Amino acid sequence: MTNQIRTKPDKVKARLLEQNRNLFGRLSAASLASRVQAQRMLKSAGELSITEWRVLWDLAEAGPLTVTEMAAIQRTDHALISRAIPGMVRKGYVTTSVSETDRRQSMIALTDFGHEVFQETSVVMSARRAALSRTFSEDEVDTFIELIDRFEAFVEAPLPESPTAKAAT
Amino acid sequence: MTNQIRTKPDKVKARLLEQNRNLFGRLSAASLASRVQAQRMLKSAGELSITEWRVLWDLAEAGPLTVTEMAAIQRTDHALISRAIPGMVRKGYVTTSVSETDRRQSMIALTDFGHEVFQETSVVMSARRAALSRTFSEDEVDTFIELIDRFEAFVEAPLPESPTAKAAT
DNA sequence: ATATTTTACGTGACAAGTCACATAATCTTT
DNA sequence: AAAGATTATGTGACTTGTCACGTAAAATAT
Repeated sequence: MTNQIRTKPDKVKARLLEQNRNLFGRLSAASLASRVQAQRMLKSAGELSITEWRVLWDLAEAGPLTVTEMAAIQRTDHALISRAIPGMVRKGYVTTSVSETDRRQSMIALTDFGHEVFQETSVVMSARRAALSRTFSEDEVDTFIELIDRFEAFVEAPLPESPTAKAAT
Repeated sequence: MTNQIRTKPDKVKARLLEQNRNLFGRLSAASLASRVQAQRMLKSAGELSITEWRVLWDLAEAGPLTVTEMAAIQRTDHALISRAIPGMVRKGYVTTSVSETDRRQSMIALTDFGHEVFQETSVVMSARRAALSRTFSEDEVDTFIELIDRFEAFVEAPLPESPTAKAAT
């Protein structure tokens, strides 16, 4: 009994240490923390949600875009952007129009006001990126991105086939 | 006009390439893709949600734990675990009891059935981890984890203070 | 010993993200 | 050109995750 009580916290610590090297968990925690930081900065700078900010940024950098184009750039689901647009139109950040070349597409364009809001928010958000680039050297970013590339390829693969499963084929 | 039409796709491509090196976005996309993969594997193996699986895993590895301990191990919010428990009790995976040493704490323990479910699901999930460790060498994992450590420290810092802001102090 | 502060847990309200499906438009085949 | 397949968008239903707050218990300070 006494022994059990003494060993238990050790198991917790051991488990904690072990999970520190779990890439799935670490990556998830890091990116969620990053999301929280972005949300806080956006809140301090104004009223934008994360998706709204990403839309403004893309439009400011690349001109009018369709929903699908933004989804591709942001590596996210089109539904997320699709849902953000009506609110952004209502707030006067963007306008939508049916594309002339393809009437399925909806062209989203920045208004002058939307551009102003982008500029203001951009102050905080580019400071963030600048601070990050003081944290990681170019080479380190290269390494990081390459590891992320491979990780992403891994998790997007249909199923990580096991050696045994392969043998059974 | 013709010019505008020709340059536009280039801007999209340029923006895409540029965003490929955005650590915030890449990390987020990678970890969300990882979550989707885990969800699919859990679905194919049974009925567990991600949180339920993590709870079973922790309990199987480290014995009875409190909500807070599991939250720490998983680097997640206690609310997530707190909400998962009642369902797991109902399904017979775990039992809860008020801790004898601290009556605020609720000790969560695996039932025999919970252990069975863990074992079954574990087949798929450890195959996943095994496949990942064939993708990254030990050294690469070390590098990856170290970069994640630093990234996490960055996003968890109060606010990335800019050099100008520092000067103004 | 009592008052204050901290900690553990649960919960409502919300944000972010995914999936599957519906609809309309475009593209391909034949 | 008509039929069939593909693509762009919108939307309902759902999961994951965060935050803020309330309550009760424990720890600390006076």
